[in-house]
Amino acid sequence: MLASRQQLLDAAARVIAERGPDATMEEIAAAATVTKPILYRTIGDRAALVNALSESMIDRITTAIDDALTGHTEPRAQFEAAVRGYLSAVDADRNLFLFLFVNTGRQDLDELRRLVDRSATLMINLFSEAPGLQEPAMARTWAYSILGAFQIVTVMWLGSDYSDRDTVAADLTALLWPGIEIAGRTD
Amino acid sequence: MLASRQQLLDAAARVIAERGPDATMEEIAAAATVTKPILYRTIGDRAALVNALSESMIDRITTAIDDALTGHTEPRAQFEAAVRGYLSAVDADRNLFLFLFVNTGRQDLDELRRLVDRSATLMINLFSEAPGLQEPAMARTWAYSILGAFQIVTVMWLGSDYSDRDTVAADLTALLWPGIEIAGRTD
DNA sequence: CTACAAATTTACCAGTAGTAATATCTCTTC
DNA sequence: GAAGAGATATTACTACTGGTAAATTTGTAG
Repeated sequence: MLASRQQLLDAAARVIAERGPDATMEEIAAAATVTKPILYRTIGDRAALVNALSESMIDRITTAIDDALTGHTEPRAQFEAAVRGYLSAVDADRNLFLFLFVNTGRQDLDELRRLVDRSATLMINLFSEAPGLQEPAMARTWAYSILGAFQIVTVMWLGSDYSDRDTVAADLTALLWPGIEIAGRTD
Repeated sequence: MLASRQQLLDAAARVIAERGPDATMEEIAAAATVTKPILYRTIGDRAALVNALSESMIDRITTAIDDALTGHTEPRAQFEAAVRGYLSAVDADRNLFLFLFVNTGRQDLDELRRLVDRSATLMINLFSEAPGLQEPAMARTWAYSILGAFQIVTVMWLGSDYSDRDTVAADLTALLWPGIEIAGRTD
């Protein structure tokens, strides 16, 4: 088979979307009509697969957030729209999100920390304008916090839909925005 | 061997503390000088072990938070002290915390959600006095957020000690407290 | 002492990540 | 067109772990 890297990743995303977040490497290879050693040679091990799929998920989330930001001017509305954008992006690929969640937890902790740090760096860039966030350590803690909050809320929300998406976004904003807003003041 | 339930749990905690968060069921059984079937008969499967160990960890954290709360009167200082208490409790059992973190991620999602909901319920009770939190859905989202934030921050902090404990507590408070404080206003 | 019941250990199964060894195909060279 | 070298794919395997069935020991009653 052809088996370009991108085709394998597409097949992986497809089988995860269809069969759920418990897909095995064998199933993913089969979905691409390819055998396991080819998958391993082309993509790498499971951690590498998770990394690659995370990348595309992060891209989609980033795009969704950017779109949300451009639609509003008032900062708090921007933030809330960004949260909605995040939830929409995740909602569009529920199983992929859950696959990444489950599997980052499965691999060893250092790999997980690298992944978190990659996302955290993106977020730190996002709010690098806030004067109160010039302490790098504080920016890190805030980025980790927001990532963790989003992650767990999303997992629980996907599990039971206990609240509609806009409400979840509003509630997250109500918790997080005041702290961020204070840090952004120029005084 | 004697193999009371509590002895098995103690042995598990011991071997996890010593050997790290990657302990297998076999190792845990061996540490209690017991064979696997006995471990399974007495404790249950891995999920049950995680539940049991979580319970004791949650107890210790709750105690640490309560202690912290009684030492302060001003609400924000209470909150920050509670965060410090949480971090202290986790820090005292780093490997156990990481074991629980890794293994809740490993088991199936519904089990994880039950565990999160147990902790969330505790937290919802904690801030049930806030007038702005009478919306149950909002309280849930906030509890999930705070749990997620604490969890990821702690994992990252244990990994690299990028900031000292009091600073992490202060930074978490700076992010989360303003939102909570606003919800607590009686107006 | 014998037969039976309860508890324990050994030995095993199932599933999955990852890889070594084997087979196949293709392309070059005579 | 045939033969062989090198690349490429497939099969078959190992290692490890969670979990359990079957075998074995130990204790107890008649």
